Amino acid sequence: MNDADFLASYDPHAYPPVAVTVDIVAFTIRNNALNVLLVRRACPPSEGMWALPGGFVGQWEDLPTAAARELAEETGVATAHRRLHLEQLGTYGTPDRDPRMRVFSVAYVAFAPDLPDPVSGSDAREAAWVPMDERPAELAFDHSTIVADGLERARSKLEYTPLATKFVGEEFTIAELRAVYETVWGESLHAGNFHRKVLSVPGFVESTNTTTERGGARGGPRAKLYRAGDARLLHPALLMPSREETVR
Amino acid sequence: MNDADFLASYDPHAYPPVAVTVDIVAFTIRNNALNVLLVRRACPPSEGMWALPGGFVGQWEDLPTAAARELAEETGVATAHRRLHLEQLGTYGTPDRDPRMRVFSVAYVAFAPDLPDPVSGSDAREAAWVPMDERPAELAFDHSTIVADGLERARSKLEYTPLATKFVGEEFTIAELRAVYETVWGESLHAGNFHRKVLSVPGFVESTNTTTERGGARGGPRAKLYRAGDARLLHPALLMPSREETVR
DNA sequence: TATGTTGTTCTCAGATCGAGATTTACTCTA
DNA sequence: TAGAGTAAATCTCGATCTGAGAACAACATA
Repeated sequence: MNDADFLASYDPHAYPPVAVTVDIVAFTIRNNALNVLLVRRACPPSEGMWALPGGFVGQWEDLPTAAARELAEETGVATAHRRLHLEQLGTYGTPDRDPRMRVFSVAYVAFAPDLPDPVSGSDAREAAWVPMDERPAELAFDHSTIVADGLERARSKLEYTPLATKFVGEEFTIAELRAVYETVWGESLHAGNFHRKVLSVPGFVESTNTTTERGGARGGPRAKLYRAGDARLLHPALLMPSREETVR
Repeated sequence: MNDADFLASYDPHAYPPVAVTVDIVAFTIRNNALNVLLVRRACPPSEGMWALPGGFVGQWEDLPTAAARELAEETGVATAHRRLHLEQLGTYGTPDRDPRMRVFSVAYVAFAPDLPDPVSGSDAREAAWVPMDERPAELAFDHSTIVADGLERARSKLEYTPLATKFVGEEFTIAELRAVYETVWGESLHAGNFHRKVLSVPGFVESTNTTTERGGARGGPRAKLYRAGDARLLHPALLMPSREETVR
């Protein structure tokens, strides 16, 4: 039998129904705190509970496209938002994770600089940026696990990649970059050593030869402005100081 | 409407049919070369082409369970094989990646020490270990991409985790461990520095206070034997020498 | 017994690191 | 407007880590 004959006789409906969704763990930094985007579910199951934004993947839709669309529907951020970083986190498919049917959720993590307040989607769901340490202890489905995995991904990506530049504007100071690391890692860093290290990593940042218009809000000189370089990996890496204890 | 009423009225068959499969990139080391497990497809589509082992996820089956089962069916390796490491690689869901229907494939990578020759599965498919640099240029579906991603995952996991200990036996010499790195990374390492580094990383290996029975095949003293330690991350990491050029 | 191989340890100069101090330029308040 | 406080940027220094090579001892093979 050749492929054409085979496909003509193939009946997809003969198999038990399963569904595939995308869920997005979107991070942004607001008021020096790491925030995650959550929505309040407007329909069963788990109506009224907080959950990750997401939804079913369209029949002709690519996975990254579906993730970008779902995120756009919640935040109003244009799909082609220039500083948005979107990457696949993993797939969650425990048989009983959704009471409706067998649902596989492909989770994505999104990173972006201070995003606008979410607009309630067409389905009138409430959506909000929630500081990570104020997030509800329980989220719908297995979304608490997914958020935890997303945070861990963000933390380690900061170590080995220039991801931090996605959390700041087009031009930024070294101090702004350090604030990103301190916020996501949840620990303060040595300003002098951080400065030296960032500038010593090839391709991490490049100088714009300009400075801020004013000094800091509470004093201090004007800071030099940089933009993201062309490195895709940081070499050498910036390691979380507290990693040593987490090793085992 | 409460959850119970909602679920009673919910019809899963109302949605377009999709399928979820698992595909496994299984690596082992044979004759000082990295080998990947491939099967020749016995039925359409792409009948006769080489592909990754895998198959549909059972209706009540967890994803890791499905991956372990598929691997066991091809290799005869018991699901609970003591030194087998299995982890999720990513999900591939381009709409036209399978001509039959919309198929999402959750890919897993498996690492194990020299596995036995594969047994042809119940569906009489031919299965074989293929050296990575002799693998067919084209595999069925998007499996070439998946294998490439799996290799990259293996390479970077060697840097930051004690994964290499999964490729050797229960007890091993530092030289055997170095051979794993050299094989997967495809470059030779400085024996003395590698030795020093492995022993200096806390929890990577622990001594058994025994040595090999004989010296090496071509001479040399007996080597001390070690077993895997309890570290889950290597700190400091062992970095690929060639990474520096790959940075951008 | 001679030769070559290899596991293990040592050496040493250069790079990197953490912790702290210094200098300088700025904002704010008195 | 002078002084206090703050923060960017640079420097210092000892401890640690790194790569490259050498040394040495224990072994297999011829």
